[in-house]
Amino acid sequence: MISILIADDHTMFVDGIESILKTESDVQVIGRCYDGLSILPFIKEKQPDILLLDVNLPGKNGIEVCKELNSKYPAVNVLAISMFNEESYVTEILNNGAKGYILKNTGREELLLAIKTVNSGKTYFSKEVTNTIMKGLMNSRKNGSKKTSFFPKISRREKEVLQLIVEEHTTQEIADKLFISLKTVESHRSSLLSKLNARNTAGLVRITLENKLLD
Amino acid sequence: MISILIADDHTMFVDGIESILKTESDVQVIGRCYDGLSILPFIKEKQPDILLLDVNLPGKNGIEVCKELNSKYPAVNVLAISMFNEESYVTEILNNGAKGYILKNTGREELLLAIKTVNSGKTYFSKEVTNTIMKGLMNSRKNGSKKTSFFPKISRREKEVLQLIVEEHTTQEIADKLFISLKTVESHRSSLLSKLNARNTAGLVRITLENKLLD
DNA sequence: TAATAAATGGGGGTTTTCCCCTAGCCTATA
DNA sequence: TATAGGCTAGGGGAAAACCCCCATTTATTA
Repeated sequence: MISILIADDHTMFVDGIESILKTESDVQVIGRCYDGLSILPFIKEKQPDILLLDVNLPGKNGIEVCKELNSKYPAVNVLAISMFNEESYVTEILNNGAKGYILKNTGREELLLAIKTVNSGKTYFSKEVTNTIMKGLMNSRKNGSKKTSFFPKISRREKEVLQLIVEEHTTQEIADKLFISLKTVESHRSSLLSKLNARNTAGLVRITLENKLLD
Repeated sequence: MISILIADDHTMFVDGIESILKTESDVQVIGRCYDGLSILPFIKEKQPDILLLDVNLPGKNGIEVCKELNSKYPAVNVLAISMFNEESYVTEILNNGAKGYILKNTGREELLLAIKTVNSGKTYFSKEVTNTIMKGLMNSRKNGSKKTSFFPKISRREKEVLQLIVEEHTTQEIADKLFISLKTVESHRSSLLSKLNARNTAGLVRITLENKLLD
């Protein structure tokens, strides 16, 4: 019997998965979490074999949860689930100890297969995810270190500037808001461009939103 | 017996809803669609009592489907489902004939209630959605017509330009790619700024991504 | 403590974006 | 057959963004 904890903020989704798993005699759902914060307390009490973990969770996101879990409860196998087939998500959560990654558009059969595979200690990725990873690897090989798609740390001040850029403020407005000189903001802008590997403001905003770089 | 067609591109989600509904004796799922294009052909053949319709569908989005459905098959009651509690989505799909709107984070009980309510010809909105609409109404009253946040249609050419802007291309590059003059691209940019109510490129990109304006 | 990173800001430049105007041509549709 | 909207494109100018260069001060951390 495989015991499972489901963590996803969409109730309907959780109910759905539970309904699917109910028909399986060798799988049992022992808990549900609707945000990131309640996962660790639950696992402290009951240790499930598998955590079905949504990557985008309110409270504390799936990647952080996975990281903590991996160091404190390595026995729990994490199967990540996400709406998005984004290379950055996949890579990051795998680097933090997830054993598998499937998309929310995979069907019942594949879900069961993924659970059983991960439970046996192996890793499982859906086809689409595998393709994404492969593409990513190929790109990073091509470009050397140009677009390994991980970003250097963005400093506190840079983040503030970035936030205001995304909110459509001009450099002058940002300078006024932060009580610093135009030149300083320009300097932050330019390091943001270089850190995020963007060509212009459009890229800055796109990369920021696509990678949820702001709180 | 209420017959239901589920339209959502996430297989797992569709399976989930189906599992939930399977236990109900007076509800029957008679079909599944995984994109917007296959909905109308299906309905032409078999007319379900209710269409559970995801707002964000590939191929043809929920709003368009709803519009067409409303004129061709008004007997089919549409219950919209969405991840997002976005005022713009809610208002727009309701204006196009949906009878109800629930979020994907609503549970099994509420789903069943929503289905039965909509089937009886009444409308159903989850609490969160109701709140959003009320807030929206209050805001639109406050600001007059400033940010009712609806976007006029973006034309085919504008979409192409927008896509290339988001991909970090400059106006000159876009002109070269589309084999049109710099001035024409500038003219498209400017109508995009005005249509999307953006102040600059940053806003253009943010609004585009936040509202998934591109395929 | 010495090296590193962050935050600040200046000079001086080019490129890009944004804004105002105008205007012809085409197509769908009321 | 008008009227509207979409696509095209020009002139000319102001504002903003982007690109080098550089320097000082202040934290942080190895």
